[in-house]
Amino acid sequence: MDQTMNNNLEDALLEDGEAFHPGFSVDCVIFGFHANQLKVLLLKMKHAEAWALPGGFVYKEEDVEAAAGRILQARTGLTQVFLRQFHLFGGPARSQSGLNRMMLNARQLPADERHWFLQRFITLGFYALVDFSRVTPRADAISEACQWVDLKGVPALILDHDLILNKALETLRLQLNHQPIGYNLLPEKFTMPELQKLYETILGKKLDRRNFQRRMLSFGILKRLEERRSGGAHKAPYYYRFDQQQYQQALQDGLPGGW
Amino acid sequence: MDQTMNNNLEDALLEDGEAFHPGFSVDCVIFGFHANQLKVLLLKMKHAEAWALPGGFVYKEEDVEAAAGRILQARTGLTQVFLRQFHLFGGPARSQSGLNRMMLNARQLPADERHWFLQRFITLGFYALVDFSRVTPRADAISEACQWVDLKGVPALILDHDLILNKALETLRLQLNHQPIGYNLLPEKFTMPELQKLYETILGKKLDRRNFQRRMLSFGILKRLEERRSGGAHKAPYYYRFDQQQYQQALQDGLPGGW
DNA sequence: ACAAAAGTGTTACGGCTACACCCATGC
DNA sequence: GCATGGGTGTAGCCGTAACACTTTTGT
Repeated sequence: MDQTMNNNLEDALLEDGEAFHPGFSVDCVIFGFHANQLKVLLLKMKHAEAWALPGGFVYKEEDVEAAAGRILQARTGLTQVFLRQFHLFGGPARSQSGLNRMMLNARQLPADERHWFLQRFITLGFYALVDFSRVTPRADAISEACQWVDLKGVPALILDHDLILNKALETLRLQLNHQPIGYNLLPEKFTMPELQKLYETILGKKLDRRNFQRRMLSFGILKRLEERRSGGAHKAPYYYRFDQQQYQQALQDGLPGGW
Repeated sequence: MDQTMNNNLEDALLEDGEAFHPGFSVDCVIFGFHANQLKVLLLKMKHAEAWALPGGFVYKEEDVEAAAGRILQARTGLTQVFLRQFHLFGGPARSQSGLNRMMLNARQLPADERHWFLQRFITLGFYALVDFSRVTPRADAISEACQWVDLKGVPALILDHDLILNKALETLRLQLNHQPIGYNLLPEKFTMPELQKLYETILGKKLDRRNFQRRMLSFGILKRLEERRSGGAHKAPYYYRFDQQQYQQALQDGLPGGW
């Protein structure tokens, strides 16, 4: 899969990008949760100091959502994850000419002004929620590294990727009010304090233990298991698991509140 | 402005569409409110029975939001209105070949399979909220009519425009919980019952008079004027006006509710 | 034993719901 | 004067916020 992408990009750079939908790309903000930190999967660009969101192009006749899924799978190895488009970034200033020209030069390809790769790109932002422990980050052809970065310490990003990232986070925070989220970011089994930490980290504020628990349970999407988690110090918290049936229902109906 | 669009489309059909960002379009769901009905502005296509959402293409170097604004202005004459992108529709099946081929044929233009106008188009959906009374619908070059249609009686639409319309409505309903809306859909001065009717129509359900009023006023974005509206039968309701200052603030902060 | 984490419960406040009553206007 | 629409007020319910106590576990 990764190879496919590599070849296609190399080929495309030469072949005038005929395989792709023109002037259009997809960028993914992939969120993970680990060690009480909300993290994003970033790529370190070759031939540049800047980092970037995982992204790619859309094949002609390929569904846009499918393209995002393909890119996500290429970077994480995961399939079937929570993935939603949230905004299209189409400012005319977001031509990638500077960076992309460098990439062409690095490959000693002709950097004709009218090369498709130097044209203005419109990009659709997706955000994904994944189980950190199941991800094996893999760099793509134009990157020298792919790794998780704590949201608190995001380095300089190319183009408007910082804007995309911020918008994704904002969208995620709003979504918390409408839809249950934790399922996608946590392992199958997790404790209530873990779930709470996740929410606190996303929202950037502390929540009351008991109120949080009561509210969460009131949604009726959690199933408590047998105690366990004996390893930790202090009292052993229960494990919970999302009730798949109820969870899907809640995703559809939304959470209570509002009209 | 309208003429510009006409000419550009005609030119573009001949000139291989070099002026536009390729494979990309914008469609606008323009909502208005009149006679207790929520309405959408639709175009009746020439050479076809189907109706369509107002849409168009994006010039190279033109901001996507600006393009939507330009299209909106061309159809309604309005500028400075509430306009938000809400979803990108990019299924591969949404090639416009059937319809667009017809349009080319009608103009006796060459319908080469690889004509840019016959390629797959990705389209970004916008929804707009406008003051019905200030709109003068104007058809574009490819339409024989442009008019308001009650949401309850929307005719058959081309392509996936019904899907776009539904998604816009769904988005609007969700937005009601986060942001004050009425400002854009009503005249400067309006009565509380009118505002309520608007909400009821959007949501599709009845609301309690007093609770609605109390809640609305609690947002602190309304200013009551002198009584008036003597014309109608029965007791004269007060006029209200949105406090521009507070309204903008509420748009930023969002409405109470949630975490 | 003690500290820290986690389970469970209780109270008070505020917003929302569901009502009732009065006033104004046109027929 | 009666029907209809519109302004204003109030009691109950429920969810949330704020807070205390007990239980477990490792040191």
